[in-house]
Amino acid sequence: MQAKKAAYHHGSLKKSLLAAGDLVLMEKGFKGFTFRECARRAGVSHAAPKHHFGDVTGFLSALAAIGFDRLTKALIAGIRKAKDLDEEFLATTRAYSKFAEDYPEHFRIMFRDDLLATESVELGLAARRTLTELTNVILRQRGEREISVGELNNFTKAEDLLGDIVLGWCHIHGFAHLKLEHQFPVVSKSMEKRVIKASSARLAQLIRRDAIPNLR
Amino acid sequence: MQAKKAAYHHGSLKKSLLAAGDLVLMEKGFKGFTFRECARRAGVSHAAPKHHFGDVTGFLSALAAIGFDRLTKALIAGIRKAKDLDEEFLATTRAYSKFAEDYPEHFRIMFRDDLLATESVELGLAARRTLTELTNVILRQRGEREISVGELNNFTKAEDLLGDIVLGWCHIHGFAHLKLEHQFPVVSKSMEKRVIKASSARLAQLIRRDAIPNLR
DNA sequence: CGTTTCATCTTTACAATGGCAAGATTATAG
DNA sequence: CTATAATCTTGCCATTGTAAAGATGAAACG
Repeated sequence: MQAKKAAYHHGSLKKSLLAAGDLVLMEKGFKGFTFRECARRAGVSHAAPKHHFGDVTGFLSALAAIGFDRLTKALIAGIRKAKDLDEEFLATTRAYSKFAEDYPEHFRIMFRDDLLATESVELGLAARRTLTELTNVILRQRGEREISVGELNNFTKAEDLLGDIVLGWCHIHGFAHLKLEHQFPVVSKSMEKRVIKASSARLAQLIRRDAIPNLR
Repeated sequence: MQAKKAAYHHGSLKKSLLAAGDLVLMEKGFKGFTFRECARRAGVSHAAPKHHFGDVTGFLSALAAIGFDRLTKALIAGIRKAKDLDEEFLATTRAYSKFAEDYPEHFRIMFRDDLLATESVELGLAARRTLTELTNVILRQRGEREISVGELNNFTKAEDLLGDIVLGWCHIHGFAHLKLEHQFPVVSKSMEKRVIKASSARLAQLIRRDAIPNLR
């Protein structure tokens, strides 16, 4: 009775609005992103979205959640292609960064605490699913068993694991963010590829080395 | 004749506007940041800023440049207190992250390629000064001589150095960004401190180990 | 089947914004 | 001292987010 009805007055407006917002974000960016523009595309009056999302913050949160889900999928798909642990960490870095390049505006709002409704359980869950995927990347590097979303809370309290997550995630996220916002010195594409490949490999080795001493 | 005059019509408006914008950014955040509000604070009409900054993009770029300069200073101050290479890398991480916490709205616009006038030489220079400082941190870790801003271009073309910069900067920036936007699992302050200290130390060791083999 | 109730959507209204254009003011140059 | 150009103001417009009140139709209930 609350969230997902099939058709009310004008069909499933919530879904239509999300689809519209998704498009506007990709086409016009955050600057051109407007409550009214989204309503227009969905073919409803400018005040219609209020009943479904409250204010812009709520709407952006829903779109950010979509972004996190997309990122999670991209990570899973990227990881699947990897053949060994070294390739997997690199694949994760690449998939994460590629997502940022493919959906720059989503990426930007996903990591904007001030623009989002942090109390949104939907958004919180989506973000946790992404973090779970990243945590599993680290766990596999360490040769430990994977976890599910539900177990995330317990696991991130283990100090040494959290340390590895910080090492891995900061590198992955920092690279994606700095690259997206064009902060790196301009170099050739091939050089950039080699650099990120080497960096990822070195970091993955560092994580594995401390976790499994007899590997080295 | 172009940029820094002492007093024209109503005094040094450009400086006043920058000071106002700086305050607005800190007090009301990016959401409450408004061309008109800044003009109001500077005591001029709403259209006055146009002659000095063109549009909002230009104004934000000037404020972002101020942010980079502040970050550069914070890094230098943090580094000065460090006693050895391990402490220095940790100090850099802490200073960078503290800057993000102290000036969250500046930090956010500084890394928003779409909101800034990327052609602004002022902004470009400020960003390069920051990057030079970070590069020097890496160079000291590697036991090599420091560089000046002018040398940055040549140095970042060395693939192995760029690799270390990516390794170091991504970690530092990723940590600051993810922490600012509250993406990490909530843990105790003391644990967080230990985690970032350990991570920084491990990464610094990695950078030093490959650069100076006889250290290990 | 008829009526009531309520979620959904529209209309109307308002204050605020960025940008533009035309005019006023004053510094600077010649 | 006059002319020119930079600096700033006023007035304007389309657009925005949000609120309030009205319209519409679905669903609940007798």
